[in-house]
Amino acid sequence: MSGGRPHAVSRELIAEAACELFLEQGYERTTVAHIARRVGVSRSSFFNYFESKSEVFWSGLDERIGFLDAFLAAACPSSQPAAVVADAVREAFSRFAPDALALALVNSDAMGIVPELTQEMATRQWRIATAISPYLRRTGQDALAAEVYAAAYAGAVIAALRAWALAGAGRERLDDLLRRALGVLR
Amino acid sequence: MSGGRPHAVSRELIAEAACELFLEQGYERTTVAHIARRVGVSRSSFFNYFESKSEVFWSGLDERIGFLDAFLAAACPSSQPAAVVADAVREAFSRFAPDALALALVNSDAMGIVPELTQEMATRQWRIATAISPYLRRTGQDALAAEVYAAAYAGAVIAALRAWALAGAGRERLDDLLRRALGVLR
DNA sequence: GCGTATTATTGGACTCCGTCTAACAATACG
DNA sequence: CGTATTGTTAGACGGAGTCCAATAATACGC
Repeated sequence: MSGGRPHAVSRELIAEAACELFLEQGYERTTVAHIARRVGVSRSSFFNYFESKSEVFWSGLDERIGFLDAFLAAACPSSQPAAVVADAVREAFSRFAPDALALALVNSDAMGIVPELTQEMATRQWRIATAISPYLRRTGQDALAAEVYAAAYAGAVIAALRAWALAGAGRERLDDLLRRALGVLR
Repeated sequence: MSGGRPHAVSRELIAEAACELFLEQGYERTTVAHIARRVGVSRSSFFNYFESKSEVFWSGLDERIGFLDAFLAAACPSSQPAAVVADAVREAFSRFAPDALALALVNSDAMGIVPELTQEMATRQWRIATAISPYLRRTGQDALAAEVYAAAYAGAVIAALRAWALAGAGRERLDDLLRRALGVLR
């Protein structure tokens, strides 16, 4: 079944090299060509592994968001929607491991990526809300209310994530932070 | 005091032409050069009026966000922070007039801008939250709680705005929608 | 060992965005 | 009529992201 030329690199290798360069000379000044050269691969290959330069930071989180989305899409409407959502969120994101994103959040100044980071962070917050809102509506909530609550949950996730990364990304405490952030909404 | 060459066009003229083209052939397929040519001006001039192609949609809303930010930055901490924020939000956004953005929200499919729109919309939601959160912290709220509530308020604004635009952007009802959306948070 | 199907890598050409700069045009004012 | 001011313009430039055809490295059947 399986044949074909083997991979010369991996997403992880590329992400590592990219982060090094971002730290050394900043995000803007680092071109995709730089990253590729550092890993010893062509520019084209970079785009075989990542859709864009910024995606280097986001594949881990995006995976978790995808998980949350699938989970809630399959969940049955409950009379305790808040609890279902909170559990799903904790299930999805407490497994989030320190990666390029955590590094970027801590070193955003050195990398000179504050604007990019907020932009992309905002997009992820939106996606989290978009994963939650349909479930709330299925539990019978008003459309407007569902969107507002979903935004609140998403805000809680992102706030927890940021606090966790900025505190050093010790593995244990993300779940605690998520609990605290979600606890605000009760 | 005043001299110099007069303006050949205006932001409004450019935005109008841009929206026409977006409707005709979609956002992606419309280049900045197209827009400039349609208004009878050079590509360089487009960038004298707008920082980017996408900014065409957002100048109106960004102005309102700037107002909210300034207003809350100057507001005194109150024992009723929720009321202060809600009033500030209504004050800032109920004056929002139908513009390119409303058009884009309604015709997002024809323009083929769903991804761009959500991305940029998310960024604005983030900015609204960023305007609100510092005020909540000044009223003594925990950092995490402030971020969560700010995200909720921002979500309410954006949800109201979308509902308003999608319903046809009749002027009167935006304030109603804002009241309803903000009312969810009490 | 030898062809073959499969999969990855590669270089290069391409479009477009956004930046920059130096030259040029149109106005007000003295 | 000269000068300062402000806007417009063409053009070059670098980087992101797309696309494609050519090529390289593997597994497998023979």
